[in-house]
Amino acid sequence: MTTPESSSAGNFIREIVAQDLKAGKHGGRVVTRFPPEPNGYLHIGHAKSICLNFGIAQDHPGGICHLRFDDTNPTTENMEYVEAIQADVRWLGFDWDNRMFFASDYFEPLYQYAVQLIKKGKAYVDSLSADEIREYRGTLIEPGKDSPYRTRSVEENLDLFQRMRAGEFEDGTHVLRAKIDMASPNVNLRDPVLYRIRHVAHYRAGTKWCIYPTYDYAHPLSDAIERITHSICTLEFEDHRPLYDWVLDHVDVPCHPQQIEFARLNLSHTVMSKRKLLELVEKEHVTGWDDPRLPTLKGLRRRGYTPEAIRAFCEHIGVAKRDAVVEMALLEHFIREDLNRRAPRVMAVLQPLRVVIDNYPEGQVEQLEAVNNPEDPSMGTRKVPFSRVVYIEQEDFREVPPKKFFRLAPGQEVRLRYAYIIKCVGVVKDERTGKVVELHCTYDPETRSGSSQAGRKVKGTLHWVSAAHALEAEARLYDSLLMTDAGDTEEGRDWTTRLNPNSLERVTGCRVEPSLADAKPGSRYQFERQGYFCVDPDSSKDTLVFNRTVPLRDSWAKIEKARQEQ
RNA sequence: UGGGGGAUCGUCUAGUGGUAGGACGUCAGACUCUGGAUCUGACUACCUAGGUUCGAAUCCUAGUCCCCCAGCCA
Repeated sequence: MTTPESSSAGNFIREIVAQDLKAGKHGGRVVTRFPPEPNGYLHIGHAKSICLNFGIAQDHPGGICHLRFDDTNPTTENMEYVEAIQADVRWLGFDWDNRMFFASDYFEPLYQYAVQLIKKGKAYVDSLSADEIREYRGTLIEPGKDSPYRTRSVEENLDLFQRMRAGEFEDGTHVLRAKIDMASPNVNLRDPVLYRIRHVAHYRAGTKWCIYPTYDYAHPLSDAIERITHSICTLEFEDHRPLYDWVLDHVDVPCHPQQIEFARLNLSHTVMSKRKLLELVEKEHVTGWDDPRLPTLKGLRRRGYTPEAIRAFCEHIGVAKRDAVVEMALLEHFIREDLNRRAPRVMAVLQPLRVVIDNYPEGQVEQLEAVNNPEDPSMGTRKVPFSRVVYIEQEDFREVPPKKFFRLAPGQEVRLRYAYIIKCVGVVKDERTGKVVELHCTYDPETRSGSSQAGRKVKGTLHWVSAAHALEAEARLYDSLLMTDAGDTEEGRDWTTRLNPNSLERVTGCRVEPSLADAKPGSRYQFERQGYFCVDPDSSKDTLVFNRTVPLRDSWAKIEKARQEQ
C-alpha cells in the first residue's frame, strides 16, 4: 500500500478526504484547488499548499486539482504574476491540464448570486463611509451596531446595487453587505462587505466592472461553481469559515465544499510574508524576486534547488494545525540528498593557491581519469589534465597545522584527488605581507591513482586544478538571509536589522576544471569537498558564474568551530 | 475582559485507552583517493495540577502559555 516514502504523507486532511470518500460524501469525487492571488510570486510556503492540493488529487483515481486565480482585487493584480505563477507550478512538477480558472470569470454569476441575497433580504447596500463602517463594527469585546441603511427595502437595495454596477457612484460611497449579525462575537459575521466600488480596470475583465466582490464572498462561490469538494486553506481563515458556510447556505449553489484549515509553513532564517519579501526587493536588500537568497520558487530555482527536493521536503514536513517553524537544515538535507545522487562531480578551486611540483617534468600533461559520480557508476568518467603547476584551495594549506588538520603543511603529504601523493617542501611568501603565495612540492610518481603504489595511505585528499588548463570563474556563496532564528513574526524593532550582512559572498578569480567550459545555465554540479553549485544565468563564455546551492556537510569546520568556542 | 484555534525530543511529525515511534539535528565510532556519501551506536519529549481507569499523550475538570481576528486585502 504505502511505500516508506509516502508513509509519512498521511495527515489529518488526507484522512478527512479518505473518510468522505468512503462515506460517499461528494459522490466519490475529490476536487481540490490551488487558489493564488496574482499579486506576487510564489514561495516555498505556496509549494506546501500546491503539494498538498495536487497531492490529494493524485492520491485518488479521478481526483483533480484546479489552478484558480483569485483575482478579485483589480488594484494589485496583473498578468505577469499569472504567468509567473503558472511557470512556477509547472516547474514544481504539477499539471492542472485544462483546469485553469479565474475568479474574474465568475463576476457575472457572482453578481446574480448577490441579487439573490438581496431579494432574500440577506444583503443590503450600505452608504456609510469606510471609517463609519469601522466605527459601527464595534471592537473585539464590544458588539457593533446596525447601520442606519440596514433596513432599506429590497427594492431600494436592488435599485442601488444595479446602479452601483452601472457606475453611477463614486468609489467608497456604497458597498453591498451581508445582513448577518452586528453583535456576533465573530467580527467576520458583523455584516461583512460583499462588494465594493472601484473605478479601475481589471487586468482581465477590463472596464466591464466597477464593482468587485471581496474574498469572503467570491471564494466560497468560486469553490461551489467549480464543484470543489475540499477547500484547503491556512489557519487565519478559520474564523471565516462560518461566513464561507453562510454564503453557500443562502444562495442556490450546486454543492457545498468543505473548508479545511492547516498551519502555513514557516522556515527558520528567512521570511515568507508577501510584505517582507516585497520590502527586501523594493529596498534592494536583494537583487530581485529571483535572488537566490529568497525562499521564492524563482529564487530557489536560481539557487539550484530541484523540484524533486522541494517536493520531498513538503511531503516530509507534514500538515497539521499547530504553528511551526521548520529548520532550514531540513530543506538543505533534501537538496543534498537529491543532488548527491544526481549531480556530476567536478573539481573547482575557489581561492587558489599556486603549487609548483618541482620534480614533475616541465611541459608534461597527463589526462587523468576521474569518476563523475561515485553514487552512480552509469554517469561514467571524464579526463582531467594534470601538469607541473596546479592550484589548490588556500584553506587546504596551513604553515602551522593544528591537531587533526589532515591537509597540506610543510613536510606533510597529501593526495591530489585522482592524481599523485605530493609532499610540501617549500613555502614562498609575499615579502611585505607575509602571506603564503606559492608552495613547492615533490610528487611520488609511483602513487598515481590506480597504479601499484596507489594504495599508500595519506590522511588527506585535496581537490585541485591544473593552472595551465583551468577556467576562470566567479562563485556566489550564500548564507542565511536572517541572522537569528526569531521567526517571521517578531514585532517591534525593524525586522531588517536582523538581515545577515554576509548573506552573499562573491568570490572572483576561482579556477575550475576545463570540462566546465560548456556548462549551461541551470546545470548543477558538486564541487568536490565543497558543495553543490549551479550555473547562474549571468554566466557567460568569458566568465563562468556559479551559485552555491548548499555546502557539503563539513566535519572539519565543526571541529574548528568547537575548538574556537572552547 | 469577546470569538476562533493550538500545545509530544533542540526542530518537524506519528500516535485516536495497551511498549511514546520516525525524520532532521547533535555527539561518538566505523569506513572512505570527497573530513562528502554510507554504516553503527548514543541523545533528548507527552504544558501544569487534579480526576476517571487494571492501564491516559489519548477521556474528564481546572489552570498556564502560544497563534489568529476589529481591510471596502487575500
